Amino acid sequence: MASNQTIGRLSLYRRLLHGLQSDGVRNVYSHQLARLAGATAAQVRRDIMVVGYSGSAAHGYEVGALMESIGQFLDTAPVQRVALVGVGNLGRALLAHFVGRHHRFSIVAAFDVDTHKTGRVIHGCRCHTLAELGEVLAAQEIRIAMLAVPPGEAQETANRLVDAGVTGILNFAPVRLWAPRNVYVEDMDVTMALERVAYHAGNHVHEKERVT
Amino acid sequence: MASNQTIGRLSLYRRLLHGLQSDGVRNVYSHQLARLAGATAAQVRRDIMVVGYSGSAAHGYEVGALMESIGQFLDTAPVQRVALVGVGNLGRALLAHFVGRHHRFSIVAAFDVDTHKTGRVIHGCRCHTLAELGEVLAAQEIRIAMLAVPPGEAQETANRLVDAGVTGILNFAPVRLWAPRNVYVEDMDVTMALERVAYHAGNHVHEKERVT
DNA sequence: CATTTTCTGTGAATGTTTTCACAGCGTTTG
DNA sequence: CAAACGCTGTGAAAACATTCACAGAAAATG
Repeated sequence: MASNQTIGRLSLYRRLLHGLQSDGVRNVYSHQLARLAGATAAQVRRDIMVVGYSGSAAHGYEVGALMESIGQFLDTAPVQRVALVGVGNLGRALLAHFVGRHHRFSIVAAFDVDTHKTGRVIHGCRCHTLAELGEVLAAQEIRIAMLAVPPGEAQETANRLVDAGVTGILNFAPVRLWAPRNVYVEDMDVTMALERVAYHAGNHVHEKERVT
Repeated sequence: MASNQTIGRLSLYRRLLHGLQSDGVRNVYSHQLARLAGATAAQVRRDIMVVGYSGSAAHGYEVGALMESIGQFLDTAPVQRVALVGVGNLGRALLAHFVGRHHRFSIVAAFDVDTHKTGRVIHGCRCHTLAELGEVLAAQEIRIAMLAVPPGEAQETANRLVDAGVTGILNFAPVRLWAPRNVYVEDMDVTMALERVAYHAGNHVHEKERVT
């Protein structure tokens, strides 16, 4: 019923709403949200339809209530515990990025093969050996992992994550992973993104970029 | 003519083909490429259609020639010079990631506001002040930038990049950027990606994940 | 209190992307 | 050499996503 892109936008709306709330805004119209999200008003309304929330024609959407509804629809816990595998350059950047800054996601365990790293606490997060993976993930009931290992080890590591009960993987390795049906894999491939940027940056015409 | 996602997949194919070539593979069928790319054979054939290359029914696609054709279609220079703005945790990770590893993209200039960083060479890349942005970008004919600054400064920095002649931005800040029509912006938003993963990782049914 | 305005929610239209399904053709096989 | 096979290229269908356009309703206006 809810498309993948709708999911993405809903979480974006939630973040924007959070910001609005901090600014003391209590109500918001679809076109305002649309402007913030880089979408159209119609799309915002459609997206909000799927979560089942209704605004009022007079005052638009109530910020707090809408946030609540979206949260309920996405039905993820208020705080998600996430594991990080691979504490290289990227892994450390991710750790630093998520420490403190994020209320929704918390990296609660890190893993690496490098024995210089294992056993230590990096950016406030304990780094374990891969052997402890199953144990730690089970103990902390972690179901989401970020995978930031070298390409060659990505598939093998993903398998171990799946065995350890992970059902969602955010994969940073520039490799396509195989995983069973019930495990969701999303790729964040910087190179692929750069390729797209490079393509569009070359003198092609863009009909439908950001609104003027 | 070519959709955004086709562009993405084409660059993925090219990368995969590069790997195959290194392994001494000379010919490849659409279903093999599909398996590697996590797509369907029909999709691979459609994508290849748009670049104008034709394989043979008997031996599939010629690896080298197909790579060549895709490259010609994407019509980007063999090596792309890229600027990095924001040398924080993420920025340094990106620098480290692209140093040496990538043949296609090369970060040739970095920029930051922190005077502890400016003037120094980090991961083999000179770090300039933002004031030098226009000058350096013009001198090196850089048209692509990665934006890894804090959310609050993202829009302002993007504006300066646009003024400096950049036509493609890969934005890592969790903020929607406004840019003129002729500038392409692609967002890499880790939080949004994580939200999607979290949603799907929760007990929802996936009809169409990776093939078994 | 009638009119105008401005918003939501949504059916229908439109646009885009993926998949199906098969003709056509070299290659292999009997 | 004829039949069978397995592949590509592609028109057509299906699936999916976005936008249009308008009814209905609450507030503002005169």
